[in-house]
Amino acid sequence: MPAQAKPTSEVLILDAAQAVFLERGLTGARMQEIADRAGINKAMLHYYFRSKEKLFEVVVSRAIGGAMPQLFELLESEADLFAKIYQVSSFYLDFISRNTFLPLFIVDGINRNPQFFFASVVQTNQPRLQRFFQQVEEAVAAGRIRPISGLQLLINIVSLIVFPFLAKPLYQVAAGFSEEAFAAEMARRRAEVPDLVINGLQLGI
Amino acid sequence: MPAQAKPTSEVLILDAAQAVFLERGLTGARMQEIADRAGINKAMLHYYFRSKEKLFEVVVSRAIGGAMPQLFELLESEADLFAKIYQVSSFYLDFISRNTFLPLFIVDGINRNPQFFFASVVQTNQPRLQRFFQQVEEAVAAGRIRPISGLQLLINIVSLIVFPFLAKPLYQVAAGFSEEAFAAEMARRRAEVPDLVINGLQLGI
DNA sequence: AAGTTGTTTAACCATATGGTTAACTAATGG
DNA sequence: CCATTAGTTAACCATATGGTTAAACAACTT
Repeated sequence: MPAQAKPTSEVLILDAAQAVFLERGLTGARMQEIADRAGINKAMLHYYFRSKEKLFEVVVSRAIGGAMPQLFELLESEADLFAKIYQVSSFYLDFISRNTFLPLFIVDGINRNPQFFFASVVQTNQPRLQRFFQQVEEAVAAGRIRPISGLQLLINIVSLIVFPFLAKPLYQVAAGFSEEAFAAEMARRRAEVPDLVINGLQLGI
Repeated sequence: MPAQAKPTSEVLILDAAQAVFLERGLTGARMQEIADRAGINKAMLHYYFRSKEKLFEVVVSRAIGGAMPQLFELLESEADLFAKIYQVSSFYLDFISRNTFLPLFIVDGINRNPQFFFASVVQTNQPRLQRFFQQVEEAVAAGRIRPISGLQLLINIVSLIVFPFLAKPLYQVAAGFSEEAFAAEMARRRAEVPDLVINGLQLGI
């Protein structure tokens, strides 16, 4: 393989900024700390990204950018509902496992600046999950699953996947989980979540 | 009833601080804004609470304080496992509905300062959920529910209850929910969550 | 080699911020 | 009624912070 190209200042800054914004939040993050961690003069941050807010926006977009469209695509695919639940859970859990910082990042941002974050997450006229919701309605109407709204179902899935990552420090402090133990527990959830969701969709006992 | 006693400065400060800490986070919150919103001189904040951090600690303890012990009590009670799931879901959802700001508050705090928040949430030698975990193990062993660890089950419940409140702004911005519509949706979850969890505990299809 | 452009740096600046001080007023109680 | 304490205030302080500037440097063009 070719020698790793030295990362550009821009990338150094973005990586450092992402780490610092995660640890401290938007207001808690210090431009100086970002600069230090990137090994770069503070003025460079402004040279490349004008202001703290702009830098933050770029960091957010870069972090979220890739995965959301894929997720929406999965949800709107032609696949069977149950298969879809497995696919989405798997993909989502994988993605977050590779970016454990994202959930806090997003939840915090969403709550402090809903419209901006919404625009970042659900980029330009994303499909409206028409098909997924319709699919749920049909399954209910056909008596294949118990009555539930598509929204509730989606929220259930997302909750079960995302929340544990928000509670990660609790796993560590309260239950004494190491980094690896936590990862293993999350891996276990790759089966647990769709099992629970699908099992929970069966018609009443 | 007696005329509402004028709230003391201390309470005025705590209420204002709670609101501001919620909106801006620990670092984003400004002592001046807290003072203004409490209608009180800034020096008073330090008079009553020495420092920003101390004030924050008191706010957190006050907000979390009451409910956690009750929750633990429910989890460790003698009740049947399924009944317990209903009780916990109901109580927890009620409590959070009355304090919709708490989840973000805690999740954010937990991630930025795990040990302090853990100490606040799980006050002095709280029971270790021995009984609840054992109860789950027994139910699994007896073949009354599918195999699952007590921790996973607990996490499932908490996830389903708490996460939607973290995503509240998304309900509003993305799905156009009003404050009332959101409350109604959460009310619906009081049945949805235990139904899903319990249904999802049944032995495989 | 001299211009030209993009990149990097140290030194600054204006302002915001958490915290302190010293003086003043309202209670309390002996 | 006076003294001691609790409560409250405006003015102040040291520092941190986001952001700017002017000059130096590097790389490329001609």
